[in-house]
Amino acid sequence: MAKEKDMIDIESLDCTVIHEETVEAVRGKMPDEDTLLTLADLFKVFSDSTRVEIICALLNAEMCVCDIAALLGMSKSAISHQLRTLRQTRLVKYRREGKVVYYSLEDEHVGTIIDQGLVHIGE
Amino acid sequence: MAKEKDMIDIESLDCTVIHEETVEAVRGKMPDEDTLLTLADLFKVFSDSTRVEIICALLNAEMCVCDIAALLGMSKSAISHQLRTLRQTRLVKYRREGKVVYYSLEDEHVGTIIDQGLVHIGE
DNA sequence: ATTATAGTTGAATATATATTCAACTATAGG
DNA sequence: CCTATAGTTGAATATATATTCAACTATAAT
Repeated sequence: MAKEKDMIDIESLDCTVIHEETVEAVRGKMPDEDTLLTLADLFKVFSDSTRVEIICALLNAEMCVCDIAALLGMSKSAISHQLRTLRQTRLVKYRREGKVVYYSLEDEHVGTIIDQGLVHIGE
Repeated sequence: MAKEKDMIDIESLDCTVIHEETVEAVRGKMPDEDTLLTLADLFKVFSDSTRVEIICALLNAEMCVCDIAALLGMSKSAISHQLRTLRQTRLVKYRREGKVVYYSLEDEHVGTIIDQGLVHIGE
């Protein structure tokens, strides 16, 4: 069974395939649908400046929610919501010590991606 | 004159600074506000699967709008709007040849960032 | 000049999402 | 048990943005 995209009637599109060979050659080299969605979702995590700020902070030290909130000048709630996103995408891990929950980065890939971005914008 | 964030009255926040030394040490190592925003904006470009698909396509060949639209099964208009975003962030360049406009990647950084993402998601 | 095709663009719509707010849980200490 | 503090969470709101639609420009061909 073909994927949905392949089933779209080419006649219904408002365009002609001008270079059919190029299109077919490229189609063969494209990552599959799932990979593309996962990839976009990964970058989506880095697309909010609050989350980037949290990640940059955690690159330097393990921190608790209150400290991150104070550092960024934001509410505990806002920070906690963003930390949940970072938890769900496995970018951070945490440990509880009494009432305090300490967050840190899951691995170094995270730093690599940030660094690559910094290189691109020339910082 | 201090930056806005530093001017927020710490008393007004709903949290205490539990580890003041950590917070101050990390604050000294944070990229500045502008850099963080620019960085988030860069990743925002990669956070949409249509744009990632376009970028992946252009990693393999220079393509015109119609061909990209046919490859992704989307309208010329939708593709053109996304190409504008990619143009504005200097990720793609283009050249016109008669009625046809050919798009290609501006440089290889783009591929590096995609690759880094692929490594992270384990593809 | 007229027609056709490639591409662009602004407005509208639909959807996603960041922050706030209020209520909640978890743990520590008296 | 009662209170205080750290943190979480669901709903509401506000904002951002992806796609569609219709109208437009640019180029080529007759």
